[in-house]
Amino acid sequence: MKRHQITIVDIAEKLNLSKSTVSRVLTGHPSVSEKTRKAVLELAEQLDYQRNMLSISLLNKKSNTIGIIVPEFISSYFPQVIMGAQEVAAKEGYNIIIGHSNETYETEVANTRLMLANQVDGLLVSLTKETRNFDHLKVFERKGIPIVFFNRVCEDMNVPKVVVDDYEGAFRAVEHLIKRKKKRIAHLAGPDTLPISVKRLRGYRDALKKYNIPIDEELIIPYDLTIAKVKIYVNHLLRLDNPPDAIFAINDPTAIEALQIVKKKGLQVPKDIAIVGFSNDYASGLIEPSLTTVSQPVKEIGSTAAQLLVDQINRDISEWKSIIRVLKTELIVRKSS
Amino acid sequence: MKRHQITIVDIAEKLNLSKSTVSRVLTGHPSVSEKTRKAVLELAEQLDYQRNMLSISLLNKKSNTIGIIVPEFISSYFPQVIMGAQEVAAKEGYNIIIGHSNETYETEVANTRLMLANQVDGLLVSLTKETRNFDHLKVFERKGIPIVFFNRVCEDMNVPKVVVDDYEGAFRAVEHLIKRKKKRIAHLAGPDTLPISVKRLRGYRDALKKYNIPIDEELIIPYDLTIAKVKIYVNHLLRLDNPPDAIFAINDPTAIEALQIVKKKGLQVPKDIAIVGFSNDYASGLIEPSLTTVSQPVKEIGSTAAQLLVDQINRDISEWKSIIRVLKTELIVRKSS
DNA sequence: CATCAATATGGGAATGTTCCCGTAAAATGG
DNA sequence: CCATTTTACGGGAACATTCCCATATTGATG
Repeated sequence: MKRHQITIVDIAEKLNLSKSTVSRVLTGHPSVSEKTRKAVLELAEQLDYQRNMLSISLLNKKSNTIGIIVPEFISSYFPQVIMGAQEVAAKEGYNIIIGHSNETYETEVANTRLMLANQVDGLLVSLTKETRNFDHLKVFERKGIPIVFFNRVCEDMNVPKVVVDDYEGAFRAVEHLIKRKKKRIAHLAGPDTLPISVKRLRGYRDALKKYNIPIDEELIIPYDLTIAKVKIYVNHLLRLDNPPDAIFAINDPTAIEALQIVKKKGLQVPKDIAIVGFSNDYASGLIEPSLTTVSQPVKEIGSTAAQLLVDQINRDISEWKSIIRVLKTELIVRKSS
Repeated sequence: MKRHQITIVDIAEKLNLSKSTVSRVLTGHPSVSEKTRKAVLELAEQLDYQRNMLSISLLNKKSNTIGIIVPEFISSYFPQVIMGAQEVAAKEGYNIIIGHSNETYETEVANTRLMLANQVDGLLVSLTKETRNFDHLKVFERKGIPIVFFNRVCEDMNVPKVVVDDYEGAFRAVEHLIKRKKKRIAHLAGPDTLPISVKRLRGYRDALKKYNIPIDEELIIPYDLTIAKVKIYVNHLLRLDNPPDAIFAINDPTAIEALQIVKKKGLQVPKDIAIVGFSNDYASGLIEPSLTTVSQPVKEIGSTAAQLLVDQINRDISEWKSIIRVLKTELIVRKSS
């Protein structure tokens, strides 16, 4: 069980040197003779020596690891964000460890503890839809470990955030539906714990207001994002005395699900009912009819968040900034509207 | 920059105890008085104390971290595998650090070095399509760190592997096309460096043989999985004097791309040309016409691989097994065939 | 009241590395 | 050829924790 690891001491002993000298060679320190340098490098290669980052991290009080906590892993959204973050992190010399909060508050808390115990140098977080208490994250501030939020942010905390212009994206999407002569536009909204839900809802309302279309509260359905429930809500909408002629959904999975249901009912999309989503998931261009949606620069969200985090790590705590980076969305008009 | 971390020594000093006693409380050792136990736990809570896993890992020569290296992050396949692995790992008390080899050999090698330096207790790997040399992985064996391959395995190495019955899946898919009266079935194959490509190709050949359909080498096109090239190959196939009436694609992204191209040409799917994919990606059920495909238990691949790895970690090196777990695929017949 | 056992606590080594501080030997300068 | 600088290397502390061994205190037992 307890196998021996090759250490600099092993190399030092074999060459009758001190560990200091070996360390100097391996870290590229200049004051060491060419002869010993060669000998050390050769032996290190031959023994498959690999420096032990644990001890280095311990010594430096810096792990070169950043944590990323995401609420789900089902849609392509978060994997792509992670990919963007990974790229920047790798470039800057950081490893990434991933936490999956599974949309539950307790798991999120457990994950933050793990991240702390593993001495991450910084944390990227997208919150659970349940998260209302932020003590587990404020610990990081107290300990001087920077946090950057993305997508699902905590508005109370004064830290960098990366979001997209949800309000404007929603506004444009609804405006587009109005220009397509839709008069009764429903909104399958997200839970009001999430700022993204609130902002997209505001965009929806303001677009209707601008074009003097009465807002019918009956057509606004906030839900908890569990896809299975979409069916209930869509059926409910369709059975109204005055059913909607368009649906603006909080995100693409919701829109796609709604579209499937509507099609199954034998209704024509977009003639009978138009549908617009949000995020431009991979599948939305492939579905029939293809889905009109508001695209987000997903990978860029990850990379800018990671970049902001690394910047923050390199800054003294007294100079921490709390920039909010708002990335642009783009309305992609396809056949569902 | 150098902020102070709360350690057991801090707690010990504040309570006039030794670090040994504090350590005992925190690790749940019995021989400590109720009074001091309470005092320590209270102070620890109050100071946001978190044990430093780096030092514990260093001391135990065990990091409770496993590495996972995947070749790409674009399809939903690997994120889902990771999710499955993550679940098991978390349950067994392991963190996961992710490496992204980006389908290039050099990056894969660099990633394995990082994993070694970070003292992973085990490694999950799915190889790059380029990888032909395995020295960077054999180092792990020499160092006594178990490896488990999944999906893209190295057949020369005597370690556990998790794959699906690629041969049978391909065989069934092609058989299905034959039963649909298709006579000229093309195969968009993967690179022959990958065992999955080879096995699926064998399944394809054997199915044709079984039904006495002549194998036309012109209809077999191995390619390097860069989606952009699918267009070239599909166009080429369609321009043949005797064009195919069906395409069996190595994976779903390829099939989906082929389907789009075929549709754009004005051909009817599946009447003029049927299409079958492999993997049952999220999008394949949504596309129009929906894609017939061979589904893989993706999440299960991740979880069994992780389980095998953890088993291996807990075993003495002399008792390492090299189980090959072959998971079942299932033909999902949809409208594209 | 002496002896012994049990209970609670302290001391110190060990994990692998870096870096500061010494210092011997070699090289340079007059 | 001696003094001084440079070069090359060694010794040891520090990082946070665990665990073994030692020891002081308490209580029980004869």
